[in-house]
Order: sequence, then structure tokens, then C-alpha cells
Amino acid sequence: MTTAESGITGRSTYRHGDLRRALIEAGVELARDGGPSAVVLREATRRAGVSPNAAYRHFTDRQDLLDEVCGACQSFVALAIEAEQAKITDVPDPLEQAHQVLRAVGVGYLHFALAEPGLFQTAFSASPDMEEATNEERAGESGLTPFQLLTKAIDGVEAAGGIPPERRPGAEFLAWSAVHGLAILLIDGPLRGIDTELRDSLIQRVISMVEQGL
Amino acid sequence: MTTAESGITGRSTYRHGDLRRALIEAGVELARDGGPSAVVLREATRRAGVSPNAAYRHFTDRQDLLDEVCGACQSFVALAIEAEQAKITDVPDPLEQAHQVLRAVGVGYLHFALAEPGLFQTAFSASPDMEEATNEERAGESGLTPFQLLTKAIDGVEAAGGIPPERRPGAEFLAWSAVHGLAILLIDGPLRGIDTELRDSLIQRVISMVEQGL
DNA sequence: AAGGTTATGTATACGTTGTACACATAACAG
DNA sequence: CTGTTATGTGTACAACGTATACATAACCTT
Repeated sequence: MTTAESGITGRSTYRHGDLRRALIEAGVELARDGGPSAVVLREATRRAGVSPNAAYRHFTDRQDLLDEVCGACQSFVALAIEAEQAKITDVPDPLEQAHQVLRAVGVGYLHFALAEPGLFQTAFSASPDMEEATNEERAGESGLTPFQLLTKAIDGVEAAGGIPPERRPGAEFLAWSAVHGLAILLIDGPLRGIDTELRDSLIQRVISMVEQGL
Repeated sequence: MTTAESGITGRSTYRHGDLRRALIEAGVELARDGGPSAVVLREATRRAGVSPNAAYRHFTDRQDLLDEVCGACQSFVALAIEAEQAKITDVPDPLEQAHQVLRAVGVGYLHFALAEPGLFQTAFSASPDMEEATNEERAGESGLTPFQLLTKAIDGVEAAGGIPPERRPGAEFLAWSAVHGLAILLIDGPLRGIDTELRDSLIQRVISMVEQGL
């Protein structure tokens, strides 16, 4: 209706139309190759076809923009986890089912980290609060953030009797630690560029370690 | 002998005397509060009482300086681990002894991360290669880097029969993943500022998870 | 001891960044 | 139709990394 809705990126009018979203999307592309430090305010405005200071009408400063980009990246991680969980076919044993849901969290998480290292690093760079109750910007289809998906999966394992209740508190942190640590090792640690076969084997072993150690 | 050796920081002569080391030390202090991104070349030269471009006689660029600072930080981690290992009193059971050595790696690592988050983050920020054969700059008293100390500790556990040999390869990566992941959670993840008691409990549980899961 | 070579510092300059402040424009409300 | 306000631009500044040219003094050779 309004003149701003002309093209894919509003540009016929002097008002951008959806600059906030455009800047976040530009930021995401910058993060994709280059990680969080590549999310440069001026470059984002350049890509949005707008003057540098226009960004300050939508974000208080660069960090504020980066936080939004970070939120978008977290939602991508959530989507990757959900996609992995969607692959699961029903199995009779509820405990086995719950374990598969949990494993899907780790596998989806790690696959995303390897496929999109820049976005992954951005998702968890100085994240204000990884859990941050139900922030829709950081969630996937299910409306849950990556951390909430993990928590839910562990709840499922506990419900199926896979974890003694006295060891349930904090279990998500143990699981997250192991999987996230491996992600970092694989992305820019000494395991960077490792053989695919070895890599997948390590992924499986970390997840097994978590299952056993919970 | 030479005029440069006058004071703690050589400054009587126009030649600094030990500018390279001075810049690295300044960089370490910057990293201490502020992490890797706070290691700013101009500020380091300022603190060394020297013009900005003087740094380029000793480092090819800012990244090169940061790499050296990173190496220094890794050696601090190694020292923290060694200090923790030094606390161990001899026990009769060799397997128990080996486990204690391994646990000291994790405890020393995590305590250092909590005590000096800026240095810790710098130590493992874009580290070129965490293992990097016997780089003395990155080592502690023993001449071993943090990763080498971990590897040695796991070797000890295997020798004492704590790990089936077929699961030995790559075991150090599993251990490192879990401990490093927890460090990140505690430093700037959702576990930041957690209660001390809860924190120490999580540390113990992560280490137990590693021991069990290896 | 003298003088050339070289290591190590300084001076100046440029492009890039984040961001403050003043101003301009057009969408919208009355 | 006109004033308010949301959203853009223009200009400016300090800080950063770093390239290039130049200066100084430590050193090595004679």
C-alpha cells in the first residue's frame, strides 16, 4: 500500500521502509564470513544503501546491532537442531526415543557449527544471556532457543528414566559444555580441518560421553 | 653494561632496550582486563613510552603482537595447571594417582579461567595451534603447554589402566571439550556469576563426566 | 679512534571505524 | 492543510592499524 513496499528492498522512497531488518540481515551476511568482529556498522549501512548514521535510529550502537545479529544466529542454530530432530523416526522404547532427541540436539548443534562457523561463533559471542526466557528472535520453529531445546531434551531423558532425578539439576550445563567445547575445537582449535571420518567419530563419542556421564 | 640496562624499563637512552618484551607485557595487561580485543597496538606502545610505529620493528602487525600475548597467556594457564598438580600428595593406588593428576588439569584450567577471564579468553582466542610442538613461549615450568599437560595426564591414566587402549586416541579432545566448554559457560555464558558452591559442584561433575566417559 | 652499516626509534599521513550533533525530509495526525 | 514526529543525511571528531620517509645511535670494521 504505502510507497515503501515497492521492491524487495524498499528504495523508491527516501524512507527505507524496513531498515532495521535490512541492517540485521546485512549483519548476518557479514557474520557469515568473518564472525562477530566482521559485523561492522558502516558496512551494514552501506549494504542497505543508507548513510552510516541512519543505523542509530534503530540501534543504540554497534553492540546493539550485534546483539540482534547474535539473536538471529541463535535462531538459526535452533532451526538446525529442530531439523535434526525431525529426522527421528519413532522407536518403541521411550528411553531410546528420548536419547535420540537429545543426540539430535548435539548433532544439529555441531553440524551447524561446522557448516556455518561464522554464524555459529556470532551466535555465542558475548551472548547477553543464552537462555533469556523465550526471546522469539532467538528461537526456531518451535519457539524455543537452542538452550531451551537442550533443556527440553534432557527433561525427556529424565522422564524416561535415563537420569537419576538427583543428578538432573544442572545436567544441561554439562551437556552443553561438552558439545560446545568440541564445536570450538573443530572450528578454530587444533581439530580444525580434521578428517571427516575422524570428526564424525569424535562427535559421536562426545555425545556418548554426555549420555553416560549425566 | 650497556646504557640500556639502567632502570626497570630501559628509558635513559633513546633505544628502549627491550621493547619487544615490554610490548608483550603491556599487551598482557590489556588482555587481563578486556580480553583479546583490548590488546590495542597503539595503547601498548603508549604504555611502553614509545611511538606507535616502533612496534613494527618487532611485530609484523597487530595480529603478530596478539599472537605473542596469546602465547604468554597460554603459559600462564600451564603454570596454573602445574600449581594445581603440585598440590597432589602421593597416594598408594597408581590409578587413583593418575586420576588426581588428570583432575588437577581440569581444576587448574577452570580456576585460572575464573580468576583471570581476560587472560584465559586471550589464551584461546584464534590460537594458531593449541598444541604447536613444544613452543617454549606457551609452556609452563615443565616446558609443556596446557594441551600437552592434558595429553600427558591422560597418558598416565591409560598407563594405569584407566582407559581401554582402543579408546585412548582422541581422548584428550573429549576431555578438553568438556572442561573448556564449562569454562566458557562460567565466564560469559549463562552460568556467569553463579554461586560459588554450585560452581564448584559443576566443576567436579564435569570432571567426573570426563573420567567416566573416557 | 673514525666512519660506514644497520637496528631501532620518530614524524607524518592515509583510510577505516564508531558515533555525536545539527539539519532535512516526508509520513502521519489533527 | 499544517504541525509533529519518525527517519533519513551531512559534517565532524577521535581512535585505530599501518605505510612511507626520515633520524639517531649502537655496532662492526678498519
